[in-house]
Amino acid sequence: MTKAKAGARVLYWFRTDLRITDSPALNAALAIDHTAAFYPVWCWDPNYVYGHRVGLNRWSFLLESMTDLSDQLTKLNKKQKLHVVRGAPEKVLPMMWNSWGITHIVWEKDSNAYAKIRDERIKALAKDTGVEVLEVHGRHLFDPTEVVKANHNKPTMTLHQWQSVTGKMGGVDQPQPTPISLPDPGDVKLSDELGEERHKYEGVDRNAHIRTGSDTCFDKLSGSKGDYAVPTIAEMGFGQPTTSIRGGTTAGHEKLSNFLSHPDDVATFSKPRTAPTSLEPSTTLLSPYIKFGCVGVREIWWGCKEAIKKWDGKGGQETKEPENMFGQLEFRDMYAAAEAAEPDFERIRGNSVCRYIDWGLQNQYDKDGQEILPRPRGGDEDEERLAAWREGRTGFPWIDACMRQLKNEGWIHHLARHSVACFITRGQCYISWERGMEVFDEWLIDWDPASNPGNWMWLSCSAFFSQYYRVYGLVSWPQKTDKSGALVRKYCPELKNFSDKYIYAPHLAPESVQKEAKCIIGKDYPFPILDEHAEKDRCIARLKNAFALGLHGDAPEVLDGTAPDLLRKKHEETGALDVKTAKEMKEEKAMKKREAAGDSTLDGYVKKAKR
DNA sequence: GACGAGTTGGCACG
DNA sequence: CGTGCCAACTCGTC
Repeated sequence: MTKAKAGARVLYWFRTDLRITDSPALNAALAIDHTAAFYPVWCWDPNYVYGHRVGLNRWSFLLESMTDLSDQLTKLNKKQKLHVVRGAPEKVLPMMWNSWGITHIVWEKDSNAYAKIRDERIKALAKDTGVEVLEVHGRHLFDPTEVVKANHNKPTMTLHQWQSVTGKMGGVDQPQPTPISLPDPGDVKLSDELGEERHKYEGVDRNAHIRTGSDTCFDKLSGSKGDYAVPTIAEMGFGQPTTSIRGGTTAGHEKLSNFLSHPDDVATFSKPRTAPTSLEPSTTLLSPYIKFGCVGVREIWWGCKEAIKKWDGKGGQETKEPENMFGQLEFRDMYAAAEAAEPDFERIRGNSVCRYIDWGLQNQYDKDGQEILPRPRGGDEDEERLAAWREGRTGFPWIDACMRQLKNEGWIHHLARHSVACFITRGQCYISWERGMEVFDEWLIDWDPASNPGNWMWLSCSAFFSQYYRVYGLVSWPQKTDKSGALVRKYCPELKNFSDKYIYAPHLAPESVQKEAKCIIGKDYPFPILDEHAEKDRCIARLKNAFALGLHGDAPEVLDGTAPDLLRKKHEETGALDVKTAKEMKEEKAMKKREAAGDSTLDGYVKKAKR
């Protein structure tokens, strides 16, 4: 095929931006002069579909979002749609360039480590072919790579730091105008140069467990009907999703405008004061739409600003950063700018921002630094704890309800994420955040490669946060916002007959009460897998040692594999691994107190003098 | 070097 | 229901 002699032929590559609103990249593509053909394209990569363990709820949200986007494109031009080409981008993009005489390819910039490598490869291929690349930032409030540059090539590690760096970069841009028309696509036939080779994926099918039928999605580059239609979940051989969350830019904009139509809610939004126990989400639930780019961040930012301007001042005090809506978006940006500076952000080893802690079940590496896969089994106790956590059968109703909600809905409240993440890492189980992160990656619809590892490091006190002695109680924490245990009653129905007194700790109920509730602990619902308070104290003692050792993921001792032994020695010296029962510890504490009280003179005087 | 702040802790005490 | 302590982190500011 020959290239068009005159007129631009533009390929717009959708990836992180399933919308037509507030899109700097799409507008840049449409601003190219003398466009003779315009191709909106999605590359449906079998390597991704087979190689990444992703739950049904996220697959379905993505497909719905693609379908909705395609409809939006068709509304702008009846001849247009989202062209879903079934193949890896580095294979099918050059085919499109050649077959369709493409002169320009445009995409929204993605600063994620994996995406950066992929996009550099595409840029090199484009250069070889003579296709001009336009990479336009639009996914965040500020371009993370620019923030990193302005921060002396260092990751942003606190919100204040991010705020002070971006404070010198001008304000947040206004939302982009929505296009009112699209040029026609040209001929869409593809020369099938890849032949039979194109569908082969040599690795392991990581989604085999959710495949209920055969996968016909990749049989033809242009789909089964040859029309580049968005794949159906059945075509991928997958079953039906369980979530009630619907994908798409239309649904996302509905959520946003509903929220913005209550200016008092916008003005007084305070994340820490929203309830993780609420049956109906107590937050905006915009995150899945932000993740897939169904809604633009500038629309949210300026939408909130406008709403607050209209606010009559009633319904409470206006909240400030970081707990207000702007703070939430800023945190997302902070994580993105941290991730953009650290290629090993999703693991411990090599990760300069991540403190080294000798968690159980962390990634294992061979002498050459290659991750050993499949991962060797760890200690039976660790494996069993991880499995129980994942499957929502820890014997702690609050944790189990959250994990079951996560699997079922693909979403749990931010503070519920805190609670379950703290439990599996630094709170009680002392299991690597890498394992927890994987489960979130599989089940959360809104899983984001910067925010999620970032938050896992936060909660595990590996980075961003360090007050490891602040541990979420498994009973006391949910009781703060809901004494009645509504979420437990919904997701752990076997416990629903227990009174409020025992709903978060049914194992404390006398046998007669268990019988009356028709739920025997240890039979109908598991006995707790561990002693909450004893394990908490062991964790704190080990965290203390890890902090004293002061190693990070990029330390030589971590890279050469000697760090775990160094820490184990420290634990042995300090008795950090001793298992003490809660009863013993209570007695010990009481004794200390008696001693302190008996020591009548010095301490008392000092304390009084200080006051 | 001290001090206060940091998106969101638990617990005893009054 | 508010206050202060628990045992103590990092970071920026003074």
